[in-house]
Amino acid sequence: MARSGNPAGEPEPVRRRLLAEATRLFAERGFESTSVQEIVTAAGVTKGAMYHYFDSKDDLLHEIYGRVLRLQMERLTKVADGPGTVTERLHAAAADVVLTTVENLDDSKIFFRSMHQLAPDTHKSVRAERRRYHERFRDLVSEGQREGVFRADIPADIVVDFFFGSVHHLGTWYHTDGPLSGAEVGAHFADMLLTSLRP
Amino acid sequence: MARSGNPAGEPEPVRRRLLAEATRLFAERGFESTSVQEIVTAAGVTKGAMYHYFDSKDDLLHEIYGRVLRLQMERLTKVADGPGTVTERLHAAAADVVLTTVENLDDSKIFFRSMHQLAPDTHKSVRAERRRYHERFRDLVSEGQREGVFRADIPADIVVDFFFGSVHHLGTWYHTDGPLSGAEVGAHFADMLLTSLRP
Amino acid sequence: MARSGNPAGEPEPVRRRLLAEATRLFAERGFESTSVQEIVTAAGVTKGAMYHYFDSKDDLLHEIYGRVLRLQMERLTKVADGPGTVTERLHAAAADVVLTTVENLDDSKIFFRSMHQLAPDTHKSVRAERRRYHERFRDLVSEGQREGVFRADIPADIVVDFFFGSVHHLGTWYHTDGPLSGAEVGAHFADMLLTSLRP
Amino acid sequence: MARSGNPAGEPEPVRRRLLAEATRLFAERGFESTSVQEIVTAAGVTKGAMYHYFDSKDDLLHEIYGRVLRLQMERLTKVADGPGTVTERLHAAAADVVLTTVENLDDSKIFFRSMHQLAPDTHKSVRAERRRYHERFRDLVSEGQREGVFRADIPADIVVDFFFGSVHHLGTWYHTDGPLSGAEVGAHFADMLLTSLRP
DNA sequence: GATGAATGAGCATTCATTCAT
DNA sequence: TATGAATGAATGCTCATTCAT
Repeated sequence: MARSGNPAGEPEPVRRRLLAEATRLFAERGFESTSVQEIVTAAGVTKGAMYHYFDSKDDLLHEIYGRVLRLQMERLTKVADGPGTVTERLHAAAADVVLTTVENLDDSKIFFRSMHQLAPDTHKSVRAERRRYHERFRDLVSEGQREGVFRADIPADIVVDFFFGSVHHLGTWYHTDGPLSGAEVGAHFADMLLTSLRP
Repeated sequence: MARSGNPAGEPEPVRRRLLAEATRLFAERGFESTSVQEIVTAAGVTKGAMYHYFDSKDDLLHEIYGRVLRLQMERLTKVADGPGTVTERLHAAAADVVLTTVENLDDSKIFFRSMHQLAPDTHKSVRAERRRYHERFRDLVSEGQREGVFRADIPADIVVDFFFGSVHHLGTWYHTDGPLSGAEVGAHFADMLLTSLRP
Repeated sequence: MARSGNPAGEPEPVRRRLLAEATRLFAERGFESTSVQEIVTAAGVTKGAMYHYFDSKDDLLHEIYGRVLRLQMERLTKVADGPGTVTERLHAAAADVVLTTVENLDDSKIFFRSMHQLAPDTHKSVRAERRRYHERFRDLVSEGQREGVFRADIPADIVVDFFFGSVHHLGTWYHTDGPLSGAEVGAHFADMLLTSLRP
Repeated sequence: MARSGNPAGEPEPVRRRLLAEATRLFAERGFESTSVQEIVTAAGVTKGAMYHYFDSKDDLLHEIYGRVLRLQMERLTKVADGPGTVTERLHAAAADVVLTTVENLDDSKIFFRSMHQLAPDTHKSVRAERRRYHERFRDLVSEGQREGVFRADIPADIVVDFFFGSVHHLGTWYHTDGPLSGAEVGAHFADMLLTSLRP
């Protein structure tokens, strides 16, 4: 199931293609409404091949989550641990998560529509990882509150839930061909967040 | 389709029970993962009875949406058309939608997990009704921007999407037995919204 | 079930309308594919009303058959027992059955598509009545063969089955708005029958 | 859809068995009154297996039709394009279609009872193929009429509908254990047809 | 006479998964 | 590695009929 040690560097096109098509289809019609047959047909492979690379349909979803969770945490860590004032870092982190979300809008759609379909254990582990991500973000808010640059009369947790609700819902309204680019929406969202935190 | 002819006032217990159990189950495990059999068993009626009152499983979902959409629009209209400055009215509307959302958290969960499962036409009509609701809310923001009491450098549409993302995601984290009451969360959310709009 | 003694002469519109709509629908989509609900909706009455006038859906079909069987037997008897040579009478009977068939094309369609759906006993009684009809027709053929005006080297039964196959299949190809009137087709069919019997 | 890869020569027993049992059951009780469960039970396979080989119950019926249509067209072409006068060829074709019809009486029964149950598109394609068959037969009649060996005062189309009505109705009265063999009935039918066409 | 809510058995179809090859 | 035939349980839905009112 894990990426097989492919010493030659071959890009495992089958596995990759399966994940890509599954992502597209899950985002388009939802996890439950996408059949394994549709996924393998779209990827141009057979069912047997899919069950060779993945344990189950659930496993496919889990892998998609793993990919996006790793990516987001990596980018947040880079910004949060980087240079700059807490205001600058929170602004950058907020703008960046909006940008990466609209750049991977399918992943985002899947996340909030289908997470509850995972087997309980898998579900729990995904939620735990997401919580760690939110905590890192919350720590930035708390840091600013302690320093007195952000208002402290709103719990940092609420601020995080407030902001990530907005981010997670991008999938329901944002369109690439709409009037605003991802960066522009990111700027507006980060502005609103920072403004709402002004003491 | 609604029927009364029930002079004693005990109105259509079968239909009502079906809607209640369907709401609970859809919120608990999602629309696609809930079978009609589970719904009718939970409601203590037969499948035939369900199909007497509803055209399909889809119709059940549609009715649930209709109920919540009507309720929200009604409450928003009352506040938005009521007395007070635009700041007061927007604050009240924002706090109120949070409160009614947590008071009907199952409806909210269903909305964002399952709406895309509706038949295209039904989906379209539900989205249209939701859009009208958002437009009424946006008009409040625009009104404040025109009056100069809200900053005008952020499109009102973005403000609405920003705020309602937060509201719609309450279902993923809010718990009745958590540290904050619905009214408290509503106050915080409304505060953040209004603060972020300060010129 | 029997036509209720309606002393006032009222035309029992409900019963009549049910039979008319059932005939139309059975011809259009077949007996099995027509639901009782569709029939009663088309007739503008309720299910309860239908079950007041008819014992079952089967009964409806049986009544339709009864009506057409009575009509055909009546017309054949009149011609066969009437004046004229056997050649004239057979020609007239053959032309007439074609004409009445195209004038009641729905009945004919139903007959051959749906008869086998009747309950065994009902089926048997309908077949028996149809056999009596065929026998009366066959007697005309036999009469001509005995008289020497028709060739006798073909069994009269085969002649009857040959001819009525053609008649019964009118429903699959004849259209009121086609190039030939029912009387013209009747003339051609009767001509072919009589010609094929020339000694 | 057909698959072989069966070097031993025992070709696709599952698919074949399903078609055979479906043919028998559709003839016996009609298409609508035969359940998929009855078919697969009779064929000794599971429902899943049936849906592996056929797209739907409709598809099963369509395949049955395809088989008989191909067979009939093939035999007609052989006779019609063969040697002999047009009288000889029409007689041979007429006698032959009667013979193959009684040899595949189940197919014939199904054809006229159940064709209208097909999905509109499938229905249309089956009718089109049957029309081509009738046209080839009609061409023989027209040929004789042009040559002056058949009477020309009856439209060839009517002659074809007249004759095929008789053929198609064999299923409603012919029994293998009756007094006449298929070949004898074929001879009588062909005689009647040719006689009725004598100028 | 007439209603329409309710029944309950039955229907065609789907689908994730397994396994002999 | 990879195939695809086969499974078997589940799904949403239909429908002729009944019956209290």
